[in-house]
Amino acid sequence: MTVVEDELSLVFSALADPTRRAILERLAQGEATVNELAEPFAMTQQAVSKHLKVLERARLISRTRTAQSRPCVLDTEHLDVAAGWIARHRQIWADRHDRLDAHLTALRAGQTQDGETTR
Amino acid sequence: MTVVEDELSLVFSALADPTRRAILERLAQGEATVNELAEPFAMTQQAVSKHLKVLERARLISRTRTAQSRPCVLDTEHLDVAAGWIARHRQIWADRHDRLDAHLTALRAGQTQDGETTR
DNA sequence: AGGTTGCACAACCAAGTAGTTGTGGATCTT
DNA sequence: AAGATCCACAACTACTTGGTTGTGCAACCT
Repeated sequence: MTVVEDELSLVFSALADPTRRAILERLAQGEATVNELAEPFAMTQQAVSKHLKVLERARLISRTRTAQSRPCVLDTEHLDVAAGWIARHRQIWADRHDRLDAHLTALRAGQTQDGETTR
Repeated sequence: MTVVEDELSLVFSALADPTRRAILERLAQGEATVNELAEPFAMTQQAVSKHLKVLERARLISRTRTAQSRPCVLDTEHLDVAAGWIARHRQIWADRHDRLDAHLTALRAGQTQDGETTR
């Protein structure tokens, strides 16, 4: 059923695979066909097609139709959603981090007793 | 086999779940125990524990041990890895498309892009 | 001491994921 | 027209994920 997964989840899980990230990187240099994309990866064309479908579902790429080839192009729009989320939270955490920064990171190995940190 | 998954994949896939993102958001307000975290979600405590394990594996949180409770705290360090990747690629794509710059900046609500990225 | 709370481990299950092979439709080449 | 190329769909396998129940240890409370 996969109850209409939210786009943020789609984007993040699309990005959660090295192959797909590599595809995106490759695509950043210009559009490419499925076979071109498939080449460097030791896997079948069909497998790559599946990855492309995932990326398409996450709206990270879109595809045009020219004759028998279906070149892929990047679609930045939805990456912004993810970037936005991270940025927002990095902000918040940076706040806290600010305060605990030096120590927390340093102490994380050694642990601490100071408990009552909570803002 | 799951050959020692790279951290980027771990982070992204940890973020690819609404429940886990909600946990992180909650955690942004201060540390919390497993039960506290479990409460708002209509699922068992064990399920939440699993989610926490995922977050822990991605190094997005870390846990301390105080008596019988195991409070969770955020660990920003690894989020930066993800933020870095996105930022880097957004950059490239922005070059190509160039247009949604304003749109994005608005989205980030005053957050600056500073070069520091990753580590 | 006996009961309750906080948490995690194990076993299980349904559904999803990442890959495969097999195939077949379009389109291009000859 | 015949054959090759580009791609996607279908069916299958193996593994992972997200959840469950069942259980049990530790630490707290009377």
